[in-house]
Amino acid sequence: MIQKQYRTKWKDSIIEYLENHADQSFSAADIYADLKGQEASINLTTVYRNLEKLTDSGKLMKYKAAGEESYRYQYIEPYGNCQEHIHMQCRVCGKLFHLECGFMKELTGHLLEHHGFVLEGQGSMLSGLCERCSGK
Amino acid sequence: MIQKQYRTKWKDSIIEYLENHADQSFSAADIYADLKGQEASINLTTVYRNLEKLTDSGKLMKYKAAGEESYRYQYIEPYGNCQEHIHMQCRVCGKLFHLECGFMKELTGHLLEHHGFVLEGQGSMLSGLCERCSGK
DNA sequence: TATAAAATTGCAAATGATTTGCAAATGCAA
DNA sequence: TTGCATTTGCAAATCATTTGCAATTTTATA
Repeated sequence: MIQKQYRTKWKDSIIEYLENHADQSFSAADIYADLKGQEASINLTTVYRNLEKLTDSGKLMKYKAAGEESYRYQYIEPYGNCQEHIHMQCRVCGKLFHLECGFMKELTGHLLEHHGFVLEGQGSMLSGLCERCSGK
Repeated sequence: MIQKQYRTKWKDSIIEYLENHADQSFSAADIYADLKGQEASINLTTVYRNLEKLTDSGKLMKYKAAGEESYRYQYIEPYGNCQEHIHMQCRVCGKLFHLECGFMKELTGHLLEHHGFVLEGQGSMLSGLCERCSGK
């Protein structure tokens, strides 16, 4: 069942962080590092618990990048349903991209017809270099 | 530097396991469970250390599946360079498939031209249902 | 405004997979 | 057979994440 939400100082801080990093990906440790500087310091457990709720409510995408041992999160406000497209992640900057274009149909079609594979957006992640990072 | 390799009982057992499961994926715990039944029982640490060496030597692919917290391994003997193609993994049985076909070129081409994204095989993993598991 | 129920927090301890240190055992070339 | 390098076993360490529980805070409502 969906739980009532109380508004708290830390929840506000975290949401503010998300909005300021809407186009980046981050880990629980990143948020913690950013928010613990404040007078009263945030607790890592609190960060995890809030990220979990935000993920459950669909505001965040939580994923594990290739080769990393900790989870990364990214704000998905502008995107509809992350189950219906796959994602690409930059190996260098960690940024997440949503493959929301007509090519998705070609991709799912090819995989199904030639490989009998039913592609699912959830958990599908391509790795590589984004335009910015490959340009350097 | 490359290290000399000594042949041992457990190394042989593990390689035998790989060959008997060449078309499946498995975790360190799977191997451990299978081999600890023997008279003298294998040690989990030994499993990990051998899998690491096999991965380094290119005989195994090591990857973390979407939503799982432990690594999976799969024998890659029959395939050339796993850096040059992406992989698909069945969410149900964990089996790994190599997307080694002409479509790879279309995929990399599309991502580069329309998204400025340089796809890398290493770390790219699509998730979904394989023919066998979706058929059921 | 006071109150009680429900949600949130902090802290320490638990998890679980994987890794590491170190001494003992084993493999192998000479 | 000897000596040295590699492997192994075991216990302890890691590391990110989760959990238990008591204390604190929020919010609806009396």
